[in-house]
Amino acid sequence: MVIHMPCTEKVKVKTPGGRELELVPVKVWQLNPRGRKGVKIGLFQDPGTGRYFRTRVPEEYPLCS
DNA sequence: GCGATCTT
DNA sequence: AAGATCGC
Repeated sequence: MVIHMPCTEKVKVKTPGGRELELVPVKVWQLNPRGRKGVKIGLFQDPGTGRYFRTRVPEEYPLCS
């Protein structure tokens, strides 16, 4: 059973176009190689272009979708 | 290169 | 199927 916590909190992100925006991620997951720490990755949509992009989110940001 | 995930 | 994400 999979519980999806909705993504609500905004994140300060750098868009591919180089703009600093506060966006709510579409989804956040953990990306961890075995035995290592890894990072949290967020999937975002650039409101200007409509294109999706991924970027690191802070460790304290909750997993969500 | 590894890791998950989704868009392209 | 590849690319892109970050840090180790």
